[in-house]
Amino acid sequence: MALKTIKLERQRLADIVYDQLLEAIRTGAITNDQHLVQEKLAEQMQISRTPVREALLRLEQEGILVSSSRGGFSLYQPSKEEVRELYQARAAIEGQAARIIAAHKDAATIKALRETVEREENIASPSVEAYFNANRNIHRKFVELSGNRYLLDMFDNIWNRGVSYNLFAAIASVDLAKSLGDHLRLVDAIDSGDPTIAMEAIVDHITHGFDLQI
Amino acid sequence: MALKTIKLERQRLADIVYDQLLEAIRTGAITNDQHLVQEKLAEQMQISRTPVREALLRLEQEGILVSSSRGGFSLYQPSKEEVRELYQARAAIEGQAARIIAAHKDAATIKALRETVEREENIASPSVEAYFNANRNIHRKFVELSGNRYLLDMFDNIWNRGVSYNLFAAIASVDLAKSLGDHLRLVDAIDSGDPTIAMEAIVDHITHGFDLQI
DNA sequence: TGTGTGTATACTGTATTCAGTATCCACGCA
DNA sequence: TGCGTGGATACTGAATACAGTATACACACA
Repeated sequence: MALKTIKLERQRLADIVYDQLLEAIRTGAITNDQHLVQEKLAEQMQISRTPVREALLRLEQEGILVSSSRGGFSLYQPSKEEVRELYQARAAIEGQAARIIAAHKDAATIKALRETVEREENIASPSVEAYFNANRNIHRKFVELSGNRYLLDMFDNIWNRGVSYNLFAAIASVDLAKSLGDHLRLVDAIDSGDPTIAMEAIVDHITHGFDLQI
Repeated sequence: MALKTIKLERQRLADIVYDQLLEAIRTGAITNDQHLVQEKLAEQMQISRTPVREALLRLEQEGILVSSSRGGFSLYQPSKEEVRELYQARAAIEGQAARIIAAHKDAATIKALRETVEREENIASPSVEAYFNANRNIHRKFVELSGNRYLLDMFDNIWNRGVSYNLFAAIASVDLAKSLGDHLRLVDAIDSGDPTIAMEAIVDHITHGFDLQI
């Protein structure tokens, strides 16, 4: 009589809507010239306005959408100055993550990091999308392995703000082989065990990414 | 015919509810043994459940409340490990803010900082509440003067998570005169113009705060 | 007396309805 | 033709109604 517990999850519609919208923004299904209206979205998804509204407000609160004065929401377009600040914020988060990992000096963590970089950089078909994801996964792994849930939260938050632009990809001018080298060098810097060296390395890397962006 | 524009503000009830709840948590009107129910709150405030619900969900998303399995929300109580991570996250944010200000080397900024410290530390009646606010204002000013809105956002977010505990106050063991010296020394470190020195100083200060907390 | 079942209670999430405001456009009038 | 006024339209925010689920509790029965 070994019945499995029914994993009900009790998932809210609002969460599903939220995920779908974020995904649509990421894939470019929602572009910055269209504006999102609660009623229309609700009709498309065949649900009521309530959960749609909740998801939209959450996206607004996170700085991904803005409510236009004449009604409806549209993608927020950060100014160049704001992009700079986002990079600075990333440097704060990822720099601290690097410090933590370096100070921790745990061989398994370093190994996991190195493997992630090698796996993600080994892209079969180097599309823009693929590169974007790989870059994100690598950087996210750094923060994840710091073991600090708040840093990870903030990382996701920052990254999402740029999701509609593939902001942090620096696609145009990137050289995959060089990128691989860069990321592996970051791992080496962390592996040195010196928190300051680790931090400086990752901060430089991010700053360099910003320069490419501009 | 100089009529003033009617500042409509178009403020949403949900925002008002959010602020009120946060304030109630801060002042201790809401304690961690009671659980908040949408309907009850709505009745107390003489409004419908909709905006109350919205505010509660937002507080949940920000990690201030948790929804209990048997219904209702209650204050989230971070574990000791989580408090440690919160301090680490603060170090990331404020450390970066210090780097930025130090690198900027702007006399007016330094002056504003020093004035804030002196004003806030000059507490007339040194109550716990007063000390808590002063400490928060000082630290927030550091981040604010970095000019990075995302760092400031994240600072507020972190701080709010501890609001129900006056988490970052380290009240019991604090010596006001010493605290003043500490904060002024931070300003000096920033004033040195060396980003690394500035950062180290503030990171140490926060780490020390955590040690007192424990 | 202990165990299981039915029912009340306490909540939530979602749908629907209502009321208001900003924007746009057409039409009347100087 | 230009300007102001009066709807119509397009939205939102808030209130209410509805349906479902988890917990608590009382009561029947072995």
